[in-house]
Amino acid sequence: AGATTPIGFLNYSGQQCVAHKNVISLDKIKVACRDCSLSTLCLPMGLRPEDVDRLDSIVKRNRPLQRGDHLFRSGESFRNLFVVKTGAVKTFTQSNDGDEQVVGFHLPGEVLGLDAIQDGTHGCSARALETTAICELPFDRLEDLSSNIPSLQHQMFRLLSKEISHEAEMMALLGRSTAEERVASFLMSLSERFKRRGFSATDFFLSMSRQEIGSYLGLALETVSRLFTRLQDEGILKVERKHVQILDIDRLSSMVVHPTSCERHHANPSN
Amino acid sequence: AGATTPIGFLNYSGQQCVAHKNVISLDKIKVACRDCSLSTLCLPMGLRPEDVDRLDSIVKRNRPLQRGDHLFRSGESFRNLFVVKTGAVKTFTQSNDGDEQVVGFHLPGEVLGLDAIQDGTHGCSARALETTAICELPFDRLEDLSSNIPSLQHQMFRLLSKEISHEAEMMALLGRSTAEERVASFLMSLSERFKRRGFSATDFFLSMSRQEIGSYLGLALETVSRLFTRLQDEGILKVERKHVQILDIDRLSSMVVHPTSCERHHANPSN
DNA sequence: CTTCCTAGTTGACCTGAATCAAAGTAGCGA
DNA sequence: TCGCTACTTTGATTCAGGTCAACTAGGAAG
Repeated sequence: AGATTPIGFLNYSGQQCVAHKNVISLDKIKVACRDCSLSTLCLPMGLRPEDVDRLDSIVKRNRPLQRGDHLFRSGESFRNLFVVKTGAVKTFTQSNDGDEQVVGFHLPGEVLGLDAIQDGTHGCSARALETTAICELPFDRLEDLSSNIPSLQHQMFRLLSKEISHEAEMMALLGRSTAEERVASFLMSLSERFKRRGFSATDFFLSMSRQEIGSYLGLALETVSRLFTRLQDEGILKVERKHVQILDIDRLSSMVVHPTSCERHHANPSN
Repeated sequence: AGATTPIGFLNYSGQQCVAHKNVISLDKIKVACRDCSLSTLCLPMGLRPEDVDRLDSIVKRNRPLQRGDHLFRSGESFRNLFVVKTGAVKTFTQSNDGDEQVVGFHLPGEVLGLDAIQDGTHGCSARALETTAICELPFDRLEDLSSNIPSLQHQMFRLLSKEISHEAEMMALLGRSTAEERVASFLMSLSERFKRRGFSATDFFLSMSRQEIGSYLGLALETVSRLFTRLQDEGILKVERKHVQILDIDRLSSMVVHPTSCERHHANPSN
């Protein structure tokens, strides 16, 4: 796929009509796992075709969510895992004083709800940041299937483990880094994730607000805004509201603290 | 078990002789899972007795680690999960400029290495904070067993999910909280974990330094020290070096930000 | 017992980012 | 077209916590 069109996130200027278009097209095209462009990112990875079909048979595909719709709420009981097919979702918790804390942003191919397996209850809420299509996987059926398909069980373990690694990295970022490093990390993370999905790594739209970015990174929204401006002044970025262009990705990448740089020699870079 | 003796962590004043005693006793007593006091915290939870025995048959029990010994190093290839049986372990990453970032502290019954399943490589290092006994679980055999024992597979999923929830909570803490909230959370977390293990919830020894606590909480070691002093001045704690006594646990608990307080109604508090 | 060493405490000072405040701007509904 | 609202930017000020430095107290080794 040509990796140059800046459509990673829908720019929700003109959201109304774009959304409408999506409702129609996504309703018609219920892509099976075997034909899904995300199958290399999502659970089917490494499964035999017949096992992918078995997985496919338990997947539910509902109509897309609109911006602001809840996928699930904190406290609800857990039945399904969710995979983002198109669009973007944020997960967040509400603190006792009312304001929300963003815990994650989820792009196509990424799985939500993993934290709820533990006690059968969602510990955070999830809402669509833009028009978003979702695959729903009933967890009990997924467990049954995993017992019967060792490679699926293995994929599940990897998936959960990946989430743990990712969160540990995030903890390290929040524990040690400056505001600049956080914003740089955030942008590099988005860039890499878009790239893997076949979108441009250097030109994309943010579907979340400065507020939400700040909440996720442990910064005030003003700080995020100022950092964007500063990175722009330094010629590293071009930012215009939601539209971000990375002009000097090497310099941006050099701003993020590489954890355990020396030890990554033998790391198997699969997935 | 009487939950009053302050022996949660070994006070490693007099470490030498205590360590020696442990080497001998732990070498003799290779407790099987079915007889292990941790079985309600560890993987066997909820398994049928015959399945516990099957799990037990793959567990390796080596001689205890001494303070400072590595359990594994970042970059090493992943073969086993580890369960702390007695003692305490820290996990940490090394940043490029040499200083280490603590990612977690692990008490008896807690599992290490979950983040390495993902790509078969440890992304962090683990060292014993005191004399520590470990159970080793070859992951490939654990996977085989999980395929054959649905309840073990379920336990594994829960275990991984629990780690994800826990880290998400930690992210929220690091993202939003003040130094005071962080230290209070840390102490409450230790207190609760000791309590579950049958130790005193209000009187224990810290096996980690102020430096390590600070690194874990994203604070300078001086800040940790000052906070301890302040909590002591306020009559909430009594701190003398490694020895901590919680005098007013209600007040301490009220200092931690309860995430999503309103949504926890239906939460199933098992495990 | 003395000496050395490491961990912890405390104080003084400084700074990065939060907070407060105000002004600009895009999108949307009437 | 005109607001209205939500989001963003920018400036001024404040402050929590980091940094630097001095000092103290337990061990451990001799």
